[in-house]
Amino acid sequence: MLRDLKDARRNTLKRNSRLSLALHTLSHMAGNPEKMRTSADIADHAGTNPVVVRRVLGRLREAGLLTSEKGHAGGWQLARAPEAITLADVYLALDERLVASDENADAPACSVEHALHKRVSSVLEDVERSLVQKLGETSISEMRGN
Amino acid sequence: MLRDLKDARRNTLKRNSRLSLALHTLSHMAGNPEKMRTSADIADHAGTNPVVVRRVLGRLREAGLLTSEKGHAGGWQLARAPEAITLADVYLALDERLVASDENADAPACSVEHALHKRVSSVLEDVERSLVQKLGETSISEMRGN
DNA sequence: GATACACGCAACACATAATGTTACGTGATC
DNA sequence: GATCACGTAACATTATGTGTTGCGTGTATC
Repeated sequence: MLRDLKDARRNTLKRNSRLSLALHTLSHMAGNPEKMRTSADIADHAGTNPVVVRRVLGRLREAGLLTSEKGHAGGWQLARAPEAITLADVYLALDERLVASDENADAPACSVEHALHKRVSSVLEDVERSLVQKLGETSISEMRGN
Repeated sequence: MLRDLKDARRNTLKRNSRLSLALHTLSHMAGNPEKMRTSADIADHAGTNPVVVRRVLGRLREAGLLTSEKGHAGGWQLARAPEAITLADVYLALDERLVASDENADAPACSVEHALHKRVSSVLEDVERSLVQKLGETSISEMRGN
């Protein structure tokens, strides 16, 4: 029965999966920052795979949000106080770029098209900045019910 | 040569392709709202396929941003003044939901996990609303250089 | 009314990117 | 040294979007 439930939860691809996983995990960790958590535990809670967890959390570690320890009694911990980790930190660590494109697209040959392209990109960049600013207003500690 | 250039431009998958195509097309149309444009013309400018154009613009028509006419001398036109079409209109018409998930994800069994999930979703919904508001501040007429 | 034009839509192939999974190496602790 | 947990590579699987073709429908032109 528990097996069936787990089967129902896994193998489901979600949009914004990385961001969702990162946010849920960090929020959960914020409730007990001292506790060391293994990728297996986290994967169980998130209904996914330990390797996937390590992939995502690895990016957060590169951004300085998490620390990881190998070996016995190893696992993951917050690198700093949960109040000091904002959603923007998480978003930027994952390098998602939800709104603006990555700007490596081909530049149109026509000059008027080129100007329009630059204008659109500029506006979307502005929106992206606005998004990051909004994300920066909330810390992961505020995601807990406490 | 022109053949090669076109070959280089097509078959390139971009992120946010629909939004990008819609924005560029509408901005371009805003420069000359009276002109009727065919999906073939638009596809040429965008370096894509007429069917793809019709797919994307079809959504914009459903949202009341565009009108399409069949038959000879048919094509696409803005349904209203370009000043009255905001980026939020376009974004919502495409139903992208860049930040918040589609909320059809499975609800966790554990109650504390469930509460956290709801909290995270709530915050992301708030961010999404903020994004739409920001997009609503710019009209497609402002994307033109004029 | 026949023809050409343009959208509407379905069906399929193809490409891309993410996740799921397995396996093996490395470091740390007991 | 045995165990545990991360680090990483490699591959399979899945999801999503795009490219493409074909055919139907409606409309203007001749």
